[in-house]
Amino acid sequence: MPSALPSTYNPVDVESRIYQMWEDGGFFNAQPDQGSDAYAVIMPPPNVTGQLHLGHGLEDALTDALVRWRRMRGFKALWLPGEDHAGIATQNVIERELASEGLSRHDVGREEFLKRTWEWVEQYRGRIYEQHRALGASADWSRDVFTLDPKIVRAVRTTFVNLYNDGLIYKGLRMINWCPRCETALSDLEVDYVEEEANLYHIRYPIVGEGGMPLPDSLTVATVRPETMLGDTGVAVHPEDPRYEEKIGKTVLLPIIGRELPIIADDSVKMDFGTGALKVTPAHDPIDWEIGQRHDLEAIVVIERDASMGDEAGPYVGLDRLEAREAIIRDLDEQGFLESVVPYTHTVGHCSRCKDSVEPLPSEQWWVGVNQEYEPGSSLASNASLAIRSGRINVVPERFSRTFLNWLDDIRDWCISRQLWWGHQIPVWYCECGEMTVAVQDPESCSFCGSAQLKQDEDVLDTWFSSALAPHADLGWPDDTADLRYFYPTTDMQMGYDIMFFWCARMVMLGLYNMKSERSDERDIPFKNILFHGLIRDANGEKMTKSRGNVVDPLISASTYGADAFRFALLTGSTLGQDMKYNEERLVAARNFANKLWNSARFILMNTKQETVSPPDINNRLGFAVEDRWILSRLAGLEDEVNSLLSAYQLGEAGRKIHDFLWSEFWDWYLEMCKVRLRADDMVPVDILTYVLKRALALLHPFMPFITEELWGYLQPSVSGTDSLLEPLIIEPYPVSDKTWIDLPVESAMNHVIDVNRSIRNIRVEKGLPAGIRPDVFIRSDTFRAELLATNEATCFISHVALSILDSDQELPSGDFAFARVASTEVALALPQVDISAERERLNSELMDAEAYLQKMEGQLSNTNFLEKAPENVIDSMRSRLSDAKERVQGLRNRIDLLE
RNA sequence: GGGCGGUUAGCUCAGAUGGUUAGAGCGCUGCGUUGACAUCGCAGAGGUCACUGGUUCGAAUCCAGUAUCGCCCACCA
Repeated sequence: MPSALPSTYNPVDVESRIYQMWEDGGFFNAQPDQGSDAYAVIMPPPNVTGQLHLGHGLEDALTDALVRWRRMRGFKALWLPGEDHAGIATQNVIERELASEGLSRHDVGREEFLKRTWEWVEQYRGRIYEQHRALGASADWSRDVFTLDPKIVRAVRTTFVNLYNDGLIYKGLRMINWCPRCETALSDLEVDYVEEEANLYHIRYPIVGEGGMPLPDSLTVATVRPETMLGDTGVAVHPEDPRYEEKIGKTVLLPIIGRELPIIADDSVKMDFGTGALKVTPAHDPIDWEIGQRHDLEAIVVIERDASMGDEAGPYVGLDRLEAREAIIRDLDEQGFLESVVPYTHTVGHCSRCKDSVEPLPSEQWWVGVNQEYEPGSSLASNASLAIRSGRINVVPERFSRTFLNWLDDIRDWCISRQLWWGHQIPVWYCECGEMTVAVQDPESCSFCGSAQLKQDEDVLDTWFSSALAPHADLGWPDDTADLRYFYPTTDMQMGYDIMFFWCARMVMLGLYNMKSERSDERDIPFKNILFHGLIRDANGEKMTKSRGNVVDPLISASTYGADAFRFALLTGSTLGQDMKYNEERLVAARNFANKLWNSARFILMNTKQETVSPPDINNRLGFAVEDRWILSRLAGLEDEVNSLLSAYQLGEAGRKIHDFLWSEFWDWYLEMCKVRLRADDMVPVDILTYVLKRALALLHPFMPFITEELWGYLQPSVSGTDSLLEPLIIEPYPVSDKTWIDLPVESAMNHVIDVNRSIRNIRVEKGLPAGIRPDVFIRSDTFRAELLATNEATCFISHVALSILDSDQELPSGDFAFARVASTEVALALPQVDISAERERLNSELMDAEAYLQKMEGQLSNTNFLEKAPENVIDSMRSRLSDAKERVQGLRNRIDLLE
């Protein structure tokens, strides 16, 4: 009912109703169908206790556009959603909640802690659904996966067991990043390095004589962490350092503690840093750990896991590490060991979750040996690298593949155990007999001695270990399911470039490993295309974080401007891979676009009246008006372009193209030109207006699903031959260009008609003619006379003139007229009176412009190199521009001469 | 120390495979309510595409370098 359409589009009225209709229709649900092509994309699972932010909004807009496009193109399009248990992040949330009650997790115990966490999960999971829905995400909710679902647990355990059996997972004592606040080990990726102002302390270590008597000689080391000296077990110098050559092999006395330390030679020591002598603390520094390994030095732990000084810390036991630092410096100074203190800037690792500074500690943890070969010549890392290099996985934008490969080149083993409670508990059971059982199913008894006294490893796995399995695990692996056979490898994967290493790289590594049985068919990759989008920053370009308080809630934006406007603004506001600033003005513009679309549909429906409409028939093409053929030609071109842009993942450009077509061609010109015909009860424009609008709605649907679906519903009943089923737009075939409509001559003719109208309007405004005046206008044209004649009435209507098209042998009238030239067409607009000098000035300025352009064209076309080497079509178009320019210049000169 | 990206109109940004007189939105100037839309219309102003050199008939686009801002990676204590 057209009359029911209000004059302003109100998104809140339609969005939830439309979404409900889609869901009730089961359109999001994709099932394997051998008769159709599969399209699959896995949703990056948001943290279950978080809420969606603008980044998720962008991801939904991006993915939903791709999914809807494919669905409309006839693919069985599966968008598989999920949520991530997000180990540390979630555990921190619950711990904070406990803390507000004055409790720690240890007070409530593991079982109760997990129970409370699950309660949160249930609560927040629902909220996340609602957020996605509000944005219009056409995900298959019936398949929603949580990373702690039993089927994922089985996939995780199976992966762990297989990797273990292949020797790719091992338990080992290594230097790790320890977060004292979160009380867990972290992987290298979870440590953020921040530059900090500190001091470099130069400390004198006396050299010990043969009989243990201190000699006057000494060796000075430099350190920013004097508290670690309590754990020193050596001093290292470069083997070729002339200053220390003779001291290698001697012994120094560790101040305060009095332990004797060997002076060793190691290549890794930089001669030009500090004093060239490095105190070696294997237990508290990664480099020192390696030196210690090479030289068989003892690792003495002096800093405990809670960041306090431990039993080996001598007089400083129990102090916090920073308190200890001050005390030690004071003591060293008093005892004359502190040589100097110089200000120094260095980087310190911080926990990416809680921001506390991490401690390097030796610790026994579980590791994935990413460089370990599991087949001759192939490791997890090398296979991942090969998949990218060979192009089997296509990276968009391409430049990110380099970042990806550089990272894989010197990747180190992945620490996967976390001393947390929330997560996948490691499937390893320890027996009193000292053996361990690694199994998918909880074992009844020890596989070595048969004892039933088993104790499961208390640690859980890094969250990313389970997310890394998403593409195959979500589809049913380790079972050989129909979904897995049909939808794997998934087609597209999408994420912010900030989680390229965390997630993308690990998905590739573990996907290739778990699906290696499919390698012969090249079906082992987790996805064929990986798209990296940029990050959304606030209006000042700052990263949005809770602590800065500049986070924008996508739902507030979407409810203020409409989900469609939100999506359209994000998609067209930037380019894939490029960061963007959040810009409210863009949302307003997109909202206005939606409103304009709404009103154009309202106009068309008002004119449809009770009639039915039929799509234009290509066989009658020559029976259509110039503007009809023009808009149909432009539409066909647009359809072609949009499909090819979408194929190349140029979503923003595709959206902008549709926007520009609608606004500056369909609405500004075609629709306006139709009005005069509609007043004369010509019904042909109704057919074409409806047809173009419908095709445009379909083109736009992946970008603005709600309003297009809503308008589609209004348009359907008026189209003839649709008394059968009214199919919703979501499953309408995506427009594919019928190129026979493309008519380049008519396009250039219409461009000319438009230019003539612009020129007329320009004169009107310049001469200050009131809107109510309809001046006489005379036009003489050789090249486009027929088209100008055909669009005569439209021009009269849209430019408010009384138009006469002269024959080419007729003279333009003289007297009180303003003149203009559009290429070869002359325009004379009658004025009450003409100010000759103003007119001369105006024409002269136009002439100068025309002459400059003419000169440029002449220069180009007199260049023999250009004529020899440029392609034919470029030369042709240049020639036609030259002849237009010549005519224009000549015409303007004539006009100026005629002025008295 | 490596690597990547940005630098285009006052502001925010597009310009995929080099070829119209370089575009959009917002802002600005002037006019305008002719029943789709003032969340609108019309007409304008506004850019030596950061800089220097090169390749090419032709460069915002490709190459080399410079400046500047930003990001990522890296064990200089």
